[in-house]
Amino acid sequence: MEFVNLIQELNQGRNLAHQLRDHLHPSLSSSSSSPSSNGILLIDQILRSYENALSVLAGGSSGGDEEIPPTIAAVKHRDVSKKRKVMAKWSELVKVPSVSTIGALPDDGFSWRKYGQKDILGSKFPRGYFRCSHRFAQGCSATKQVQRLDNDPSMYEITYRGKHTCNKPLHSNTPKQEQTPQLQQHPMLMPPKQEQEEPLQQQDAPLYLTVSSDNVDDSLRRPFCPPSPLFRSEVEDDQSPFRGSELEGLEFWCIGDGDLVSGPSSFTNISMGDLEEYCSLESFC
DNA sequence: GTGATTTGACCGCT
DNA sequence: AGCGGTCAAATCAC
Repeated sequence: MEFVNLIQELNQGRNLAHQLRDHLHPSLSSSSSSPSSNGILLIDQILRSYENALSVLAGGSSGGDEEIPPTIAAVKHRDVSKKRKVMAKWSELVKVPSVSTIGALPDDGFSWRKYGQKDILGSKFPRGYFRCSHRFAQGCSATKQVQRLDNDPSMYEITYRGKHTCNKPLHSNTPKQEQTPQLQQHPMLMPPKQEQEEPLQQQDAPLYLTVSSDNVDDSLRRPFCPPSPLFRSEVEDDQSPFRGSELEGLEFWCIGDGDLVSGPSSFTNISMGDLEEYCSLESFC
């Protein structure tokens, strides 16, 4: 049963989070709140979310329902609902490498046309809606949504839906103006007024992506997934403590119920070996 | 002139 | 009823 598997996955995730915390700070108790233990606090939040999720799935209305993140309940509801199948969907996180490129996003190889923009409740930045430029010419139904992140304006969540059926993907040597002009200086991608003066991340960090999927087969996956599978969650929730939280420089991202998530290709405080030891693809996916 | 973007309105889902 | 997603007319850029 899927339900049993879900509980097993959550239990495994909880156990792995425990292991990760012990690995980072073996002597640190969960009640400690030293300024340097931010990562531990985040792990504690992760653990709390696992506990909440498990309590929900166990059918427990016993105490603490009000603490359950709403979207976890939503996910549960989604699982049992007779909701129609949605289009294949998966997400990426794109980090803008430097200040000079704020407002521009890397070419993803396809030509997109913007067809809408919406202010999203709870988000400082509007969400842009794009569809394949060849939608009408070739009936390509691929769309994507671009959402700038509240907690890290240098990053964007790009959600892709549908598979490209067009045969005209653009190549990287195509002039950018022809590729995604809407992303060059799109107002949505610029800092909001109140943040114009804020220093943005200066490092020319390698662009890194987080990929997750929903009803997506391997043929839909992007070809440039970084080789560092890290983490995954069933939760799709802006309020989730997982989302965008940092663990000693590592960003955890949980979008959709995908089974492939990638993280930064390099870390300063945690080696990939350490992470993969605890967060192997097989463990989380 | 053509194609892309903007933006208010509309629609469907929860 | 509120929200997210899409439509389409107006506007803009080349």
